[in-house]
Parts: sequence; structure tokens; C-alpha cells
Amino acid sequence: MAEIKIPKATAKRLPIYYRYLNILHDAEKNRVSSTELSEAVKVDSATIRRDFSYFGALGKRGYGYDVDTLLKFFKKILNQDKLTNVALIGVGNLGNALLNFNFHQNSNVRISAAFDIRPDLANTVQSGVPIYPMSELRKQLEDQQIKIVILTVPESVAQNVTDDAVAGGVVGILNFTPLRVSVPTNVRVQNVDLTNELQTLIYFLDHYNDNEEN
Amino acid sequence: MAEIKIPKATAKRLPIYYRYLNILHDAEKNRVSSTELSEAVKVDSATIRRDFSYFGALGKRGYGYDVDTLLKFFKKILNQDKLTNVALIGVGNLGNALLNFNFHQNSNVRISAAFDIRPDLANTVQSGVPIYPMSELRKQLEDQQIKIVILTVPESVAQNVTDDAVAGGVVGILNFTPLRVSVPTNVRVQNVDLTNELQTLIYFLDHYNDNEEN
DNA sequence: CTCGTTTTGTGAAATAATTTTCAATAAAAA
DNA sequence: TTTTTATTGAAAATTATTTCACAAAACGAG
Ligand SMILES: NC(=O)c1ccc[n+]([C@@H]2O[C@H](COP(=O)([O-])OP(=O)(O)OC[C@H]3O[C@@H](n4cnc5c(N)ncnc54)[C@H](O)[C@@H]3O)[C@@H](O)[C@H]2O)c1
Ligand SMILES: NC(=O)c1ccc[n+]([C@@H]2O[C@H](COP(=O)([O-])OP(=O)(O)OC[C@H]3O[C@@H](n4cnc5c(N)ncnc54)[C@H](O)[C@@H]3O)[C@@H](O)[C@H]2O)c1
Repeated sequence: MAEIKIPKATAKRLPIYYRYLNILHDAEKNRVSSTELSEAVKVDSATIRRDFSYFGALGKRGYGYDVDTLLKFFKKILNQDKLTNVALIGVGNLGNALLNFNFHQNSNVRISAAFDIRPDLANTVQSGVPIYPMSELRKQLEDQQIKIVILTVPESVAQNVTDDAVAGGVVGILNFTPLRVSVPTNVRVQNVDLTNELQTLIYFLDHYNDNEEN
Repeated sequence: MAEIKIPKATAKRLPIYYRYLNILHDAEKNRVSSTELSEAVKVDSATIRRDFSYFGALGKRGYGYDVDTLLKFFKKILNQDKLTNVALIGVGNLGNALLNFNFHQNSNVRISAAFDIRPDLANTVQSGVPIYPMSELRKQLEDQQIKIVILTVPESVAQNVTDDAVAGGVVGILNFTPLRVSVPTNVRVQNVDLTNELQTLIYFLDHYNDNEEN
């Protein structure tokens, strides 16, 4: 499936570029230089050109990049033209915030099902998303062909819930729990560890006096 | 301040190690090998040994690492022995979830003040944290000597709010908005871009069939 | 106290990511 | 048309990070 093999660091920046290109498009700008982009997304301009060049020559020398061309290209690359349904497991504190937010705006992602163990939540609808009991996890994931889940359950049950989700065919997990869950090699886990982010920030502030983004 | 200059990649892993060491401690385990740690935190054992070695010889050959020694050491390194107060700006959807969570458990971080522009929130207390009106932002940050803020306001006002916070003496920002805010070089921004994380996950699933953590 | 075993710590090699540099070229100005 | 300016694309240099692989140290069994 990977026609083009690009560095991970580049892949992580693509959505950032994509988002800013949309802003430019909305502002009816039709060209942009790597320098200009650089200031907006806070990535070195050389890095941007390098990143773009993995996909071939997208720009014109002495001119810059055509916003619409880039946009169309990234839309395809990032699968922005098809909607991806994801499920959320654990409708608590954080789960609710995410449900409510639901990535709506110009995003291609939508939480289309949620799950929780609390009986009073089962079979209700929160922010337009149906909440199912955990007993239906596997069935619903399979029926709805959901391949990605957002994990916002307590750490103590994270591994069990993960195992269930994987059994239901999930291949991508956005993990908000501090636990580094174990998964088969074909499953990808993206950890979002908020406590960790804060502690890292504090560490950097205490130990470095200079600064660079990230 | 930076007695030891360690790689950024290492610094980002320290809180992860620290957390697992606490778990070991609670389970009354008093030794751990890099291999064992490796499985738990999903970091290559050679990387772990290398990471630890930046701080000197913390382990014993043929034995492993003493959990309590490591724990004490990391506690100091990570400033876990003193409480860090942070402020949260934007008590909405996500802000509320974070307030409510408030990093309580064995963390050294606490949200001690929150700010929002909504008049009905001003001067109330949410989850034990006082909420101030934005007009008091600078004064409170200065009075309470808060150097770090969590930014959960709408993207459209993120830059303005950031400028205010920086004017109030803030040097670290945990930024949940999709905007890459501009700050003076002495201020560090840690971006947590949830939409981005999801899109990156989707990208990886679409374009790579193999898997590695992160 | 000796010996086999475990496991660290670390040079060196490999890999990954960023930054620098600059020739090539397009667009704009003269 | 010619010159100037802007800007890419790509190679090279640099910097950062991970991994390998093994000697040396320390453990623990006997
Ligand atoms: N809230 C935050 O700001 C925050 C910040 C950092 C990390 N986290 C992490 O995110 C996770 C969720 O945090 P939270 O504050 O939303 O917790 P929470 O307790 O508010 O929510 C957890 C939800 O999961 C549900 N649940 C429990 N067991 C379950 C199971 N076996 N199957 C399905 N659902 C189950 C609970 O009913 C609850 O609704 C935790 O792991 C936490 O460490 C949260
Ligand atoms: N909620 C999520 O799950 C989620 C996910 C990804 C990203 N985000 C980002 O996090 C940010 C907050 O999201 P949210 O869903 O909590 O939004 P929200 O609208 O629920 O909350 C924003 C809060 O900020 C306050 N606010 C507005 N202008 C302000 C100002 N000038 N000064 C101080 N406070 C102000 C509002 O009164 C509100 O309480 C947004 O930038 C959003 O893109 C949120």
C-alpha cells in the first residue's frame, strides 16, 4: 500500500501542512512559498521543501507552491476525501470532551460510536453519538467496520479493553491512558500521554534555558 | 541550570520510566533489568541503558537497577519532589475535563488557577480550582508565580491569549489548540494536537503495513 | 572462593532527521 | 529583451538517535 516510503517525522507533519493550506485556501491565496509556510507552521523552510520533495516536484522555482495543487495532493495523500469513522471507548471526563468536540470542522474523522461499561450510559446518545454497552463492542466494531478506536478508559482496564478491540478487528488505537498497551505487530498505537507532556515541558524548562519548538 | 546535557529524545522518555518505576515500587519489587523495563514501557533495552547512562552508572552489572535508587534519582531529576502549579486558560469542553482530572494521583503537577472569558464562570470554583476572569490573568500569574499554562481556548484567540500569558511571565505552554503560536525564544511550547494525532494514525495505517510504536 | 551466568555500560556502526548550500529556473522589473 | 530577484529541488554536510555487540563487572550457586 505504501507507494511512497517517507520518513515518520515527515508523515507527522503532513496534517499540519494540510491544515494551514486550508486556511490559505479560505483566504483565497493561490500561492505560497516554503518560507511563508515555515513561519505559519513553525517548521524550517528547508524541512518543508524536503518533506514535499518526497512526493515529487510539487512547486515551481522562483514562484513557490500553488495552494490548490498542494491541497488537492495532500487531500488524496491524507485520505481527506473519504470520511473515517472511529469509535471511542470510555465516555468519562475526557471521553465526553472528545465526543462533544468530535473533530467536526474540516476534518475527515468522525466518532460514530462510543462504548462504556456504565449501565446508565448504555443505549443513550451523547452529542449525537450512540453509546453502546461493552458487551456489544466486538459486534459493533465488526458491523460498522470500525478500524480505529480512541481509548479513554481507566488505566487499570486499558489492556483488557484493548484486547477486545483488537479482537474486533481494530488496527489503530489512539491511547490516552498512561499504560503502554501491548498489541499484535499489525496494530498501531499512538500514545497521547498528557501527564507526560506536562512533565516533559517542566523538565525542559528546568534543564534547558534555550528553546526550540518541540 | 542544565548540569547534564541529554538528548531531547531521552528527556521525553524520562516521565515514562518514572511512572513505571513507581508501579514497580508499589508492587514491592526492588530490582529491575533493562530488558524487563523494556517490555513494560515499549522502549528498546539498549535505548534504556543508553538513556540511563547519561546520568552516570546507575545500575549494577549482573544485577540490574535498584528500583528505589532509580526512583529517588528520577524524582530529583524530574522535580517530582516539589509541586508545580500551573494555570489553565479556557474552561470549556476540554478545559473542564483537564480541570476535573487535575493530574491528581502521584503527579507533581497541579492546576491551581483557571481563567475564562465567560462572565458566568468568573469567580466560581470548578473541581476545587478557582476560575478568574481574563482581566486578572496577568496579575494572578504574577502573584501566584505561575510559569506554565495549559491552553484550551478556541484557536481564533490562541495567539492573543498566549501573548497575554507571556506578558504575565509564563515560560511554558501546553498548547491544545491547532494553532502554532508564536512566542519569544525563551518560551517553550509543547503542542498537543489531537486532530493531528488521529490523522497521523490514519495516515500510517493507510500507507504502512508494518508497525512500530510511534 | 571459584566459576558460570547475568546484565550493565559504551564504543562503534547504522539509521534517521535536519540544516546548509547552491545551481537551476521562473517570474517580475527594467 | 535583458536583468534582477525569488524560490525550488537536490546533494552534501551536519547533527541526532538508535541499535549492535561485547568486554568487564557483579551476582549467586555451590
Ligand atoms: N481527563 C483527563 O484530563 C485526562 C488527562 C490525562 C490522562 N487521562 C487518562 O484518560 C483516561 C480516562 O480519563 P478520564 O478522566 O476520562 O476518566 P473517567 O473515569 O472520567 O472516565 C473513564 C470512563 O471509562 C469507563 N469505563 C471504566 N471501565 C470500563 C471498561 N472496562 N470498559 C469500558 N468503559 C469503561 C467509565 O465508566 C468512565 O466513563 C484515564 O486513563 C486517564 O488516566 C485523562
Ligand atoms: N474538546 C476536544 O476534545 C478538543 C480536541 C482537539 C482540540 N481541541 C482544541 O482545544 C481548544 C478548546 O476546545 P474545546 O472543545 O474545549 O472548546 P470550548 O469552546 O468548549 O472551550 C473554549 C473555552 O475558552 C473560553 N474562551 C473563549 N475565548 C476566550 C478568551 N479570549 N480568553 C479566555 N477564554 C476564552 C470559552 O469561554 C470556552 O469556555 C480548541 O482550540 C480546540 O480546537 C479540543
